[in-house]
Amino acid sequence: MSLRVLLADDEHLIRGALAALLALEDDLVVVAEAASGPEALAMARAHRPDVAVLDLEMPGADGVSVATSLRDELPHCRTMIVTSHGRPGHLKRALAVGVRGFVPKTVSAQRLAEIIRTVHAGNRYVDPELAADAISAGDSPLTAREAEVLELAADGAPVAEIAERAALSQGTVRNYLSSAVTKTGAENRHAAVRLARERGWV
Amino acid sequence: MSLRVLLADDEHLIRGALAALLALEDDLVVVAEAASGPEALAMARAHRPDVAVLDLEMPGADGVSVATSLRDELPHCRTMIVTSHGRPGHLKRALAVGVRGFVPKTVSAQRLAEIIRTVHAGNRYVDPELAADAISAGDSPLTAREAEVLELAADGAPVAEIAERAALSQGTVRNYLSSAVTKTGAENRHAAVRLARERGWV
DNA sequence: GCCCCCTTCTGACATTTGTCATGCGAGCCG
DNA sequence: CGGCTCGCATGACAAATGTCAGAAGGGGGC
Repeated sequence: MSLRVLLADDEHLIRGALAALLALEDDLVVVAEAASGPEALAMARAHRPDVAVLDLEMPGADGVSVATSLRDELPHCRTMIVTSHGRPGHLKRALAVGVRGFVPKTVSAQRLAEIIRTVHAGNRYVDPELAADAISAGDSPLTAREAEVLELAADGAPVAEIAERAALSQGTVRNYLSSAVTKTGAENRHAAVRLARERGWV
Repeated sequence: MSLRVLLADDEHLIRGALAALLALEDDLVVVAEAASGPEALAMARAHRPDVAVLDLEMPGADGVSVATSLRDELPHCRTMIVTSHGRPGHLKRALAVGVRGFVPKTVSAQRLAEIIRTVHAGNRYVDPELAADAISAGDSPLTAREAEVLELAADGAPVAEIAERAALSQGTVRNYLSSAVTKTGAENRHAAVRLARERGWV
């Protein structure tokens, strides 16, 4: 009985190529492919794969959201995330929703096949380098509100706009931003946004 | 005589998969693979491919820099760029240095093979959607200095630091930033940086 | 040669930020 | 229950930023 795999990645080139390579493995069969988050969900419902290999960046819904839905809808289906630019925060979020594998796209197809088997067996696999990053980045020192406000500041909006969107007073927004800037050790909130992004705190 | 291809992409998964798929085409042979910009150059010198397929995002040197060097060193070698997230500016820069193909990773391997042949024949191919984006983004309204200063402002540095790094007075920096903000129609310089990035003006 | 644009500067001003002190209510832990 | 932290707010002040006017020099184009 072979191991049924769902592949979700918006880059057709990669998805197709991956499907071809995984097909070379005797014990793996790609039963469905998807190019977006919602499509991945629909495919999973229809084909009930054993393992879902999800790209982190997809239109519609990202890999972690899809994994969350899958955990609830198809509990027997293991999920794993493949990504180009893995940030520590993504890894944490992924593990928190029950994702069992997290690997960068720099691995080889053989490695990926092995990891799919590992995950299917019920074990977890996290890329060592990404794990090290996540550990060295540490836990977020930001409170929930600080992170929220910082996120709203991400596109360079002025305080007035942030305050409105967060339904807070401007003074409060400035206080949160100030403490976020202090905690990150940044020069101002824009640099703070950058740092928090890099460390996966937002 | 078959068409000799160099593949450069830092994502092993994609590169390997791609090599496998292109190998299925009778007239194509992948003579070299590279995982970084410098490695791509070295491989090109050693193997003298007919077409170099370069990823835009690579460690060391990006696809466009590699293409520039290749144009000078191996004029007979055609270059093309493959990318996940193509911004209009990248496309312009690429065409300016003689790149003959520019495609997103959402195309299929068959399409890619066709495009490789097109490029080898001396024709150009640019993904229609990316081309449309580039046209609608228009030409940059920013002067050279404005763009330079805006770039230095990208990581959220305060004016004092930008002034120092650009060897300009703070007042001058503020003037340039002000005019850049006006021209982009942004609310402040941080949003201006974002807009300029999106449109490929930096 | 003249005009226009770019670069660079100065100075002045209004506005936006960052920072700090302080206050109050809610929830939690011992 | 008392103390603690957290969320949310004000108000005030200093610093950074955005905007404007003006001025001098250097091309480039016509």
